[in-house]
Amino acid sequence: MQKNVSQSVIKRLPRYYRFLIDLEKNGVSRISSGGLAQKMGLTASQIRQDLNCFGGFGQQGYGYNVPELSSEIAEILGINRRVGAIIIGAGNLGRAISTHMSFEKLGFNLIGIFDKKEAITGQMVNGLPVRNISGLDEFCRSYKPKVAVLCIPQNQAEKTIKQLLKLGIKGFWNFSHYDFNEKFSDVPVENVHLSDSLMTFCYKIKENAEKN
Amino acid sequence: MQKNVSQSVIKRLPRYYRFLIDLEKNGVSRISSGGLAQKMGLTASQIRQDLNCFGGFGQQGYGYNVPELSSEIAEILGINRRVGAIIIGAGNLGRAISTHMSFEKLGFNLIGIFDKKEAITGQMVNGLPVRNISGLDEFCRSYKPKVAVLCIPQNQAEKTIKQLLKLGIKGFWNFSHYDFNEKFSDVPVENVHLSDSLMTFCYKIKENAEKN
DNA sequence: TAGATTGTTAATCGATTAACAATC
DNA sequence: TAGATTGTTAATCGATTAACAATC
Repeated sequence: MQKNVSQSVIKRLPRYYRFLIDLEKNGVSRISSGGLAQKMGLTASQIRQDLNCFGGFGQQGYGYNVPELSSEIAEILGINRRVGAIIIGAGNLGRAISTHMSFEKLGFNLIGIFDKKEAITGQMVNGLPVRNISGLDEFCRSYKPKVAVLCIPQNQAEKTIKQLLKLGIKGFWNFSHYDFNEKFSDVPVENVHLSDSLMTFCYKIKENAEKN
Repeated sequence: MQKNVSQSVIKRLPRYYRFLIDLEKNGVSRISSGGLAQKMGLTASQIRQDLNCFGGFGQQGYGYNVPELSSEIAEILGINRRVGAIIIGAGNLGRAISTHMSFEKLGFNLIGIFDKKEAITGQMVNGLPVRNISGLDEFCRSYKPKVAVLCIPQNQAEKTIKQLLKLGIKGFWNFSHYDFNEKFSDVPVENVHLSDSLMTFCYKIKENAEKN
């Protein structure tokens, strides 16, 4: 069924999902590749190609059933699960991520938050106590989280990553400036480089200003 | 000088910048495309192609001068400026962005934070008072911010965007789930879709688990 | 049945990689 | 000068778009 799926396709899946859920909420039960293409600013061809990487979800002469398709994509993404996750770093960013994200709706179960600062140990964040990083080993042996969200400074990243890998962590949602590429190129990582995004934004603004 | 620069190239610029600054900090004054390629996990060819979109910064037989190149890229990105920025939404995410990001080092000057909640009006966040959204018009007329960071829920986005456009805002760093594509396709936007990223991460984890 | 729209193959386009002459 | 490495052109690869037969 599943052909070789390119990174480009995978990156588009969450967006498809978002639009389909939105349609579903608005009571739309049926949509054609052309209709969805228009809404999303893509070509109908691309949508059909993308979806056909995973199977024939449509019907000739009819289009796609919205709830069916959205649930297929949820399945493909694997978000109907509850993979155990911990956040490392309970600074501004770590705390915001923990309260702002719907981990449970997106495939994860947030079970712990850690920081090295003694002062904030015990503080409650989104119903979870901030634990001291010194208890990380024991916690992992007991609760076996599978992934970690890195909200720590770059200079602490490498040491922490090594420790987490030893403790059975299988992937990283990386908000730090650390680049896994150099030393851990085979570990599954999804990077969120906010600084890069802000710089790209800066470029876009500048370009647009010069254009007009 | 500047050829048609593709999105792919632009997206890579901040990463080049990051690595070059890092090299600079470590006292490296000179690097070849091959050396940088190895560090970054790219091909030397790609690096030379990318940089040559903007000019010939290297020297045959020598390579690139690190501080010179990093400052060239800073120039290209436009981060040596101070474009006035405001944050809309002082929830967890808005507050984290305001304290966590080095706006001043990345081309911006954060001059205001707004929220519609009366209760938090006046609270200090990173040295700035949270202002009530009711004062947005007056603030913009006085201080003329050029860009806005959207940290508000999707359902308030459209109305707010329209208002901000009228007030002279020229671009959006968008953390909301709102999709500019449908109604504001010509406005400069840099999206940070954290949920999309988390879903992509979910897929990667699943893929990797199945592979092993 | 006729119309609509898919799944899929073929054509096009763009981005990446390879090659090499130019030159420091 | 000889060696190294760029800038740039050509070749390859992959992703997007177009086209159309299959079929609901």
